[in-house]
Amino acid sequence: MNLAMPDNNDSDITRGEMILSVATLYWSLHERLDGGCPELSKLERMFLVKLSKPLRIGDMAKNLQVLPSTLTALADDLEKRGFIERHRDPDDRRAWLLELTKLGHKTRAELLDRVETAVREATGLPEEDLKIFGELLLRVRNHIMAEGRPKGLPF
Amino acid sequence: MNLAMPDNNDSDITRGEMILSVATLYWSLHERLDGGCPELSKLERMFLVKLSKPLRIGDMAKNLQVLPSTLTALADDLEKRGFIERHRDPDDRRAWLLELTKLGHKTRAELLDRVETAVREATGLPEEDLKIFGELLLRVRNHIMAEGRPKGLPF
DNA sequence: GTTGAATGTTTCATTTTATGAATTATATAG
DNA sequence: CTATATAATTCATAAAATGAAACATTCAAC
Repeated sequence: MNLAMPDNNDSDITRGEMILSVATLYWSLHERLDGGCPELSKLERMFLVKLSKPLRIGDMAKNLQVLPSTLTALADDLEKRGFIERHRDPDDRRAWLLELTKLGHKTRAELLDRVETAVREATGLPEEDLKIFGELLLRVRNHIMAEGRPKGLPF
Repeated sequence: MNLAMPDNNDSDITRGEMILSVATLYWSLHERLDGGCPELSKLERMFLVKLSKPLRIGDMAKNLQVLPSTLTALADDLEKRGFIERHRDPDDRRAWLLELTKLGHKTRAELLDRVETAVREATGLPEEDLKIFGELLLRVRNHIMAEGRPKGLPF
């Protein structure tokens, strides 16, 4: 990958290329998932993927980088449709634990199947490169979550 | 990276990890950019990053994976604020070429500075890994754009 | 034990963002 | 020349998120 380009315009492209690629992949993945489970919104998909074990609304909000109030509405919807249940957190009566129902487990499993396929198809990377890519992404995400929020957000 | 995990729950996490990481990075980048140029929406940022040279609305829509009508409103806004101009494409009088104004060039340059910083800070990857990551992302994006839309979209 | 501050979630008004059908003008194919 | 396709726009509508205020619970300090 040769970055020593004489044309200023091209170096501009290079500089913006990564964020464009991240965005493109993000959109593309969701677009593919839209075809398989259109009844779930983007955030609902991320929610279900993340909910591998019971989680508080506040913690889920941190992971999905939205306000808790956003998740209140989302959880209401998923609860109404039978995918999740709310239980009071025994450690703190202010908090709720969101847990998958049996139907939620089933739906999540199907979603993960679709996610895996979408990732393979969207990236088009062979196994070895996909593995490296996945490792880098995981490091990135751990870095982001460990670092916390960069700016004045309410949590 | 050992994928041979005995616990089904852990393998589920691994399966969803990549899309979660992509989403987290996507959100995180925009959150950082929100701090630096709050007057630009997510899509407007991507628009400006992509507009390294004059581009048709339809082509831009393909790149940003939105409908042309979405970009009509966005271009109206940016034009009104003096960042871009519309010129009829000499090769096809149905089409418009969106071009940066002088102010637009300046704003884009500043944005690219912020983008580069955001990428470095959000990923936390050292230069060498960042380079590999960038290469992989570029391959992914080329694959996505070359493949076209996976499903029945209007273009 | 008490008080004040902090925290977790919800409510609901408001804002933001994108979709999508219909339309008009232009281009293309036969 | 005619029929079909295409590029962009309009505007009503839908979807999605924010954010301030409120309430209950928890925590910290005295």
